[in-house]
Amino acid sequence: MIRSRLSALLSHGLSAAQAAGAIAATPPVTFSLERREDDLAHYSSSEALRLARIVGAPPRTIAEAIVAHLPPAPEVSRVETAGPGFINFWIDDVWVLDQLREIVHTGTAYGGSNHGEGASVQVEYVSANPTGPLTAGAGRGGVVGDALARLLETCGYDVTREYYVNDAGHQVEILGLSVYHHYAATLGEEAPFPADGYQGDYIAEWATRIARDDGSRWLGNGVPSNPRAFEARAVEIGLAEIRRDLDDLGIEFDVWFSEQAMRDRGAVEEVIQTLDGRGFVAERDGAIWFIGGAGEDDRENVLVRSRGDPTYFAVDIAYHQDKFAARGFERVIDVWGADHHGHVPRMHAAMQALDASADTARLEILVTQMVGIRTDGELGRQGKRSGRFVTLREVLDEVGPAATRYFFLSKAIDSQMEFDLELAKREDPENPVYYIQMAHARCAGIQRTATTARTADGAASLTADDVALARRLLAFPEVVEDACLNREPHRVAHFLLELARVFHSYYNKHRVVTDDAVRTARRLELVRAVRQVLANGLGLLGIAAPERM
RNA sequence: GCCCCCGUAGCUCAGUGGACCAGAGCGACGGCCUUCUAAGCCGUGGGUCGCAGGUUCGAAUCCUGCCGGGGGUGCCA
Repeated sequence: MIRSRLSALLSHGLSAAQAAGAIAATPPVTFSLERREDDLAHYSSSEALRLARIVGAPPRTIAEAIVAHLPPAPEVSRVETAGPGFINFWIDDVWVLDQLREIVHTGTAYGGSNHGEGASVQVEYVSANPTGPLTAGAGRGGVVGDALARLLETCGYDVTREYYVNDAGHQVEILGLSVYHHYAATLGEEAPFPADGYQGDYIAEWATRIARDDGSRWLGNGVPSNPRAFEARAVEIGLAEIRRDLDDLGIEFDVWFSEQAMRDRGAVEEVIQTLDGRGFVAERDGAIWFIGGAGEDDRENVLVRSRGDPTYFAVDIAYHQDKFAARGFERVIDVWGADHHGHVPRMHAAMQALDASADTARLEILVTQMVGIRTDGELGRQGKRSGRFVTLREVLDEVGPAATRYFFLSKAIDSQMEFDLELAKREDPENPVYYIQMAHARCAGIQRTATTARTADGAASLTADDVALARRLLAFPEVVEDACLNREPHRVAHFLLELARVFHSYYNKHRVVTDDAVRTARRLELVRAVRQVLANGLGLLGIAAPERM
């Protein structure tokens, strides 16, 4: 990685300058570098400006002293100080082109690292209630969680992908009664539709399906003959539809975690008892409350209702206790929708109560912002109970998996985004994702043209455009690392768009396959490397890299 | 009321302490197909970075207030 090489160089330079007495001693400094790729520099560090305050010397003087003591390095062709005290680097052309072989050789692993050192991480995402089809918003959480999991794996973490299935509790009861209402009707019986019941058309469809497959065996007196089993039947159908949507989006899970199964194990009672033992529980008004104390959330929240059943909060505490205590994940990342963000502080407070010594950073909760869906020019209110929402399926059918994934992954997760279905339909062929895929297909096309193998030996006259393209490829591992550490997959999407732009431009300006055997060989190596980086990057986003378009 | 997120080009969004960092895509306008895919390339136009203060050598980026949009604030999940 160029960035870390330069950082190390600067550290050496600083030490040497300090040993020579040119700069006052300081605590160890980590030099950050910014990739610029413009007329000013390839890479630049502003660390001397920050050092000025610590050292008590003008930044320019510090920068010059560091530069004067830099050890020689083959990758650096030029280094100079500029402006108020920037240290600017230019990367050596020959060195850059030499790295292409390494990229091609590393292949699909290029861009990865062992940063995670095998640490176990659980990423939990989607986890939508199986009470209806996935909404478009759930799709956002899905692709974000999926891309994060891919990034973490590439960076050397041991990743477990998990979907928490809310197959128990109040909303499942409501679901059961909602479906039963239609089920009974199909069989000529009458059953009340519950207050707050699910209104979507799909409820009737599910009921019809159950009546067709199971006959009248669920008919009871106004309620299902076996409510729990009937609910499970409805959940089964809901989950199957969810799985199909996720499948089409290329999202997979290692674990489908059942809330019901966890409850049946007595995990909820157990965790409440543990909290009680630590003095975080109080009883009032016939209910049992969590008193978080001096945590992030000083509000008190109900764990067990006065009618005796646990709240969603209590169950979720038990679930997270299971992640850490029972299954021993070193780190857990939850991807939640914006409508749950108020739940974040009390979840952290509860985790702290369970294990005060635990590093709170072990639980990261990422909140993806709302996806507003614009239909007929109007921002619609989304709600599963009301049955008024745009489904992920609709979006998938309109724009396809690649464009859907790219759309969600090209924006920072904390930006509220607007999805205009009509616009998405119209702009379909113009979607940037095809631009990136096209770049990959063009690489493949060039390789098809170059049928005979040529040797890459010998000096060839390559242009500054060749080198600039190659240098960009070397930034890929840096982008991957940043995207992973900051939990920002959209950085990869933007890098790919930029790379595709540079490549398309290059493609129009320069021919790869020509009579010049040596140059052709070198450019083919460049193209192979470009193709590899595009493929690896698209892979991280879960988007196909087609050979032809 | 209180809490969280957002406010950057006509639209959708990057950039969140650095010096051409005021950007990309789409849309608009004008060019380019006998050579590796025109799903492409080249060029033009377009923004007081919501507003007002403050901190800093330096602010779209940090702080405060205000305005606007969204979400949360339940013994729902």
